Amino acid sequence: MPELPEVETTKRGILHNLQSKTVSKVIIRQTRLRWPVPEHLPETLSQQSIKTIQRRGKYLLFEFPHGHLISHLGMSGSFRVLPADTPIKKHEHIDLIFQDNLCLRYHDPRRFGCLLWTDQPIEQHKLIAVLGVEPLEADLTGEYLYQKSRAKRVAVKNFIMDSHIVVGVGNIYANEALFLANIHPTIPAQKVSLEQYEQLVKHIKQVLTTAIQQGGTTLRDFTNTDGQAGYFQQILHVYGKAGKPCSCGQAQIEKIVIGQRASYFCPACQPI
DNA sequence: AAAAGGACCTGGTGGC
DNA sequence: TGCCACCAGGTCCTTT
Repeated sequence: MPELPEVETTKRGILHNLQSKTVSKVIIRQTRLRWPVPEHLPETLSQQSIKTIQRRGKYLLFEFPHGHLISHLGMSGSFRVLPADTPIKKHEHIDLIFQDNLCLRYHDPRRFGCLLWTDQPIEQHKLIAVLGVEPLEADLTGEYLYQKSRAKRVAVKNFIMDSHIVVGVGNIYANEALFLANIHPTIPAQKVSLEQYEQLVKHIKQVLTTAIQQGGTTLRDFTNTDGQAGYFQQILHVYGKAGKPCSCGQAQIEKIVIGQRASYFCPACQPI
């Protein structure tokens, strides 16, 4: 489920509850996530405390004194902070247990997520070093996307979802931002104009910012909800709305598949 | 070098 | 009710 807003909300929730707390114990019930969970994690993390947590794209980077715990939620991962004696439910694979009877519990039915450890500088890690710009930072501009796309024939939707170009734009928000920028999702990236990329960037930033603000409203419940973020309740214009009338009143939302992902657009608002 | 497709998993839904 | 095909918010890796 997680798109960038949920990852950001998760980061804030964990930090709020666990910053500077010391790990007393780590319990691994399932090592088979996207990559095997390192077996040395209990010894490595024990008696270390969380200095801070950064978000890079959809990765959560827990900084400890001796290195970083790298986590990605994949399609179905979530973290919750719970009392350490809370009974285990299905798919709750990992516990980091802290002082004060607090437990950071990782839940992931599909197991596409990961928990990894590195003691090298985090920006040099294989998964992190290759990432593109942050969507909410100043280095994502229309000009940047325009320059990066000049030799790219892939659909613009795939282009903006490529984490080597820009991180954190998932399927929902790619669809929504393209709609708001009036850009048809299948147009080859190299055919999109500078002006269109400027509009697109404006809407990517806007839609993610709004969603994070909404996700923030669930933050106070971080310890006792099951991680359902508020961002999904926001008003979506096209995502999941195939066959429904567009707000423009001129056409119905269409669904097509691009790069094996469901894509939604309004044929009136987003001309080829 | 770029693009396309496969791979990794489980759970929910809708059709028959 | 049961069975089955299909779909899902991600992204790395291999093949073309």
